[in-house]
Amino acid sequence: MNAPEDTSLTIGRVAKLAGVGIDTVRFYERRGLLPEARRSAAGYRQYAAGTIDRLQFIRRAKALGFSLEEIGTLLDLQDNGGSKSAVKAITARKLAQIDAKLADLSRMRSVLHNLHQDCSGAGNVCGCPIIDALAHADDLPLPELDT
Amino acid sequence: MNAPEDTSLTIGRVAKLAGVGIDTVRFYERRGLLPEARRSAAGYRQYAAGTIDRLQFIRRAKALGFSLEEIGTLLDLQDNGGSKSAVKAITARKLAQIDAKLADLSRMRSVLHNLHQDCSGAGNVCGCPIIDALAHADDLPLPELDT
DNA sequence: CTTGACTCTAGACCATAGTCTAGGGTTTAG
DNA sequence: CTAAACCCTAGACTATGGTCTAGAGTCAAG
Repeated sequence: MNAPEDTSLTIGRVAKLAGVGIDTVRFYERRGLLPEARRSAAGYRQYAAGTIDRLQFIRRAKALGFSLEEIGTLLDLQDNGGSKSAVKAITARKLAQIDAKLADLSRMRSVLHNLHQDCSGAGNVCGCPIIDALAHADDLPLPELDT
Repeated sequence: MNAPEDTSLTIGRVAKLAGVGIDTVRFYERRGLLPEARRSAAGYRQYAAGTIDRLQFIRRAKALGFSLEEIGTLLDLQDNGGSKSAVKAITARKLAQIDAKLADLSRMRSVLHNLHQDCSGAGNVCGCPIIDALAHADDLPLPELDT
């Protein structure tokens, strides 16, 4: 569906076709996300067209918030016929992380939004509600110390 | 309101009272968030009680998403009588950044949520909608290449 | 045959916000 | 007086995801 399945691509070509940098391809190989490539007589890496798909898998997974380590796990599950439940569990965990981040950002947003509205923006910093909130925080609780 | 204003605190005390690590205090000093401390004869840093407030200012600002560099700017504005409009501009910029992150995370969340619901979680990875979406993405667009 | 474009390696470097180490000196309680 | 607890410095190290460098070898076009 893509290219003759035995085409041999150089690293520059595969990187360009997948939309990543050459260094990124080598970096992913070191991280185990790509198998070690076949080599030409001169030691040049040779890639099959499928490598482009694999690189795009990684790009899409990154766009969903997965770390490279998590992506490695997902690729393993794909390569070695893991279970759907394992994939689903990773997804559920990521969803929970994202929900936690959303909650945190929403809290920040709401505080900042209020402060921003309260500040006239006129005159010097004395009495600025934003600075005051940071400085005295009768109103801004100190963040928890993570223990 | 806090302690006798000429009390001299050691770094360990000021760190503990502010709820940060000793190394963090020295690190903030290097970064210019704290002025260089007075020193005792033996070279020990000596802090006034106000340093606790300054460290807590930093903690609160961090909790609102400001970077140390931004916090440095805010502290400068506070120290040197900057304008409210400068403070307000920094806040507006941060608000915009947070909104952008929220939008990005919401997009991820919605895609992941749909994929998670579509996946039965039963059987092996063949046909797993999550893996399929990452692998073939008729449905998941590749992220933009940032140019 | 030469030039330019491409590739190879190991290892350094970027940002962020600390955290930890080694190898010393100081202070304080008993 | 001694030992514990504290403090000092410079510099290395953590995690994340690359990105860049130097110095060398290879490939394709003219």
